Amino acid sequence: MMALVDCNSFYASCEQVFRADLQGKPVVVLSNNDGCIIAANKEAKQIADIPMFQPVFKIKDLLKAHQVTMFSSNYTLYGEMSQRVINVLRNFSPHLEAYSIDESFLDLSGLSHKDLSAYGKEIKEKVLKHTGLPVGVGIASTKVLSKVANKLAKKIPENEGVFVIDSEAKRIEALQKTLIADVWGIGRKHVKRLQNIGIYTANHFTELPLNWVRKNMTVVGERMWRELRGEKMMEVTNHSQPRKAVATAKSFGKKLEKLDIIEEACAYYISEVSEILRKQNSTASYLQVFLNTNYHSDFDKQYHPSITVKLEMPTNNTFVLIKEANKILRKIYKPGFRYKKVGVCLSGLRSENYVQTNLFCQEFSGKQQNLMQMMDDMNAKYGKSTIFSSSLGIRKKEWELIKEERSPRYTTQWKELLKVQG
DNA sequence: TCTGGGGTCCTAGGACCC
DNA sequence: TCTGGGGTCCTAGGACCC
Repeated sequence: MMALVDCNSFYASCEQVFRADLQGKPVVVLSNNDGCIIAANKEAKQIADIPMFQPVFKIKDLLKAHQVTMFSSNYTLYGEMSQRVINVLRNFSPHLEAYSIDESFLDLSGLSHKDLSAYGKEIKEKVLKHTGLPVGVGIASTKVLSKVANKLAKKIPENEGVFVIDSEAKRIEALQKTLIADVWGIGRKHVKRLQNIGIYTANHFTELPLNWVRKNMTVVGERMWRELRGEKMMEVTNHSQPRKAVATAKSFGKKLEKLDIIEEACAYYISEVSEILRKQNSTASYLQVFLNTNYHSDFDKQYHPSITVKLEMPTNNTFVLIKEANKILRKIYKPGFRYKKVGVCLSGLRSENYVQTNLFCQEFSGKQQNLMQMMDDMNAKYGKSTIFSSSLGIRKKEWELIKEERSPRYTTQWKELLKVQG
């Protein structure tokens, strides 16, 4: 058996932990640039018409009328709270897979003598006590079934946040209560295809012939199908694998037309992603740079160019990558458009230790390596962007994100600690 | 005026190799 | 009338996830 532990409206809950005054009140968290809603707590969801990804400007009046508290996203805080949850969960199973920022799978094999429902409750209570965050616990024999159990744990109030699928009868009953759209791994397109042939619940889906599933939904669909029927296809994996690609692409705080400002944003993103690469001791073989105008605008001319290049030598050197990115940018940039976003993506990642260099290669000379190391050390010690490439520029960052309602970074900055009045 | 960001896996088809 | 067989690697696009 395994458990899926999932934090309830994670980002919104994180904000509430530090704001006792917001208990029981509606809270939402906004995306970058305060563009749309990406998390809403229970109270906010109860207010009609607050679907996720709704642009905030369209429902500003509604939010105001219901006195919904809005927060810009504060990923530093959420990342650290996530670690705290994981630390608590490790006490319940040594074999844990941190699946996402707010979800973990726990391998419970070897605990068959335990009352798993009681164990689930214990997990829930410990996490709440130690972090202040509410979670739901789903327990079953496969990953997909524990996802189903987790949904039911939260959806049906009598379950009080914990649900166990431990018999064939319970499995069938759970699947009958689960809409096909709510099954993990079955997205919008497949839901439509399935509804077209009269399949509406997870249970219906498991009754389809395997060859239909295989043909229309590839092996991915087949895995879901088998897992829903109780056949284990996916293991709980302990070790976190290194990433295969690192990308960043954020919308500018305002539309930009000039190349030099876009170049500075691009150089900034490159320094971010190459630092991530160095942290996991990887180098990139490919670099992609793309530009976007505003997709949503009927008024603006649209242009979404992109170029991917294979680098002469796999590298994680910020300066080399900025130079290459600028070359691409100058190729794809055309004046006369109002650009909304520049993005970079490093892929073809491989370990630093296996890079095949050539005679003319400078980047892996000790000098360059030491320079990168020094930069990373200083920025870690004295704060982000203490030293940086001059390509980033030193003027005001016109492209910077808008974050008007960001909460303090309570847990990672001395200056922003929670104040308690006695 | 204002609409997010960062990933994974799978498949088909083309290029290329012997 | 007749034109091989068996591979690998790469890329773009689709589908999905949080």
